[in-house]
Amino acid sequence: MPKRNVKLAGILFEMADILEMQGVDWKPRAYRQAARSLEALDEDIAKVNKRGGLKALKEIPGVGEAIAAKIVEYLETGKVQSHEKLKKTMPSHMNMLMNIQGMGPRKIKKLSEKLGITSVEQLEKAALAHRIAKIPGFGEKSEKDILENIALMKGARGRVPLAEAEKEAKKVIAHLKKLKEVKHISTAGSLRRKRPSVGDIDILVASTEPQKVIDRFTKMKGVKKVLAGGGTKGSVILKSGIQSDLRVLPPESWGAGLFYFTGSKDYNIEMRRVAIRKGYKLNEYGLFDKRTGRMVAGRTEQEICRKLGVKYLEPEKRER
DNA sequence: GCCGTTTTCGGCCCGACTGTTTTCAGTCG
Repeated sequence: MPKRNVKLAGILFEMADILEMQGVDWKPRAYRQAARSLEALDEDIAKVNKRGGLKALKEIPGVGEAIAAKIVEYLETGKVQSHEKLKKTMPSHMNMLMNIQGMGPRKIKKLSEKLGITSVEQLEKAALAHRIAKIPGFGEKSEKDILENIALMKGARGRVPLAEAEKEAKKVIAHLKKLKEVKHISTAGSLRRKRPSVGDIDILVASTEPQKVIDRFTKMKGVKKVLAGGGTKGSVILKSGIQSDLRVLPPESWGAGLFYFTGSKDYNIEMRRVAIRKGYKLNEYGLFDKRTGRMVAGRTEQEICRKLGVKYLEPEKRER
């Protein structure tokens, strides 16, 4: 993976983040798509340009007229003007706010407009002074959550090594398995894809009694904080500081759920596109015929792949 | 901003959950 490509991808990702904070629609998605393509490209982007110019650049998925021009600009000057301009619209530490659980581009935008908040410290102060609850769309609970989530971020583990996550996951699975309502149980996400480090522990369960499983999960003794506990999914921070998400599905959707929640995200998007092209709709509950709405696959991952006409890949190989 | 097996315009993956709301916006994965 050429270094130059990674650098350029970084610029595009940053542009996407800033645009998103400014409330711009769709462009961020486009920039991210192009950035991901660049990262996945084996050939040095400078070589691509030398070989075929704009035409060759535009053959990269997600790269069109405008982004191709930015790539050329970067190769010639080492910078992208529109990127420099965007950076000036935002204090450099503002993107730290995105690291707080529950804080997204829209809320950050609103708080920066109404209260001039551009840093975690300012956010914390405003919450303590009860200035947040007065903003429309926020309330008392938002204020409390913000403070809790800032504390959580400060003590956060970040990504943990695979082996440690696997050990923690085993404990959770052993605990949930005791419930007779649990028909199937497995890890999902990056843990199942055996990434060297994982950000959270995803657990998937097939059951006809989801509420019982969720309750058992959020009330485990290894839980430090419950982030969410609804009818089909739960989310907690474990005492070890690792986040764990649980999703419960009906048994007939087991394969579809496993497929969906194992990812990777890019692989999912690709598979959805394949589904759409073939007249299907794919979600975590199954593969459906778009016209009749009937489910055509879902019990196993292999069954879904067969219907989609794609090769079944081991989870480790689903990076893109 | 990108893209095309209903397309060069008008979509863009999609469902769950929460808090703040009286029907929805924002976030997350």
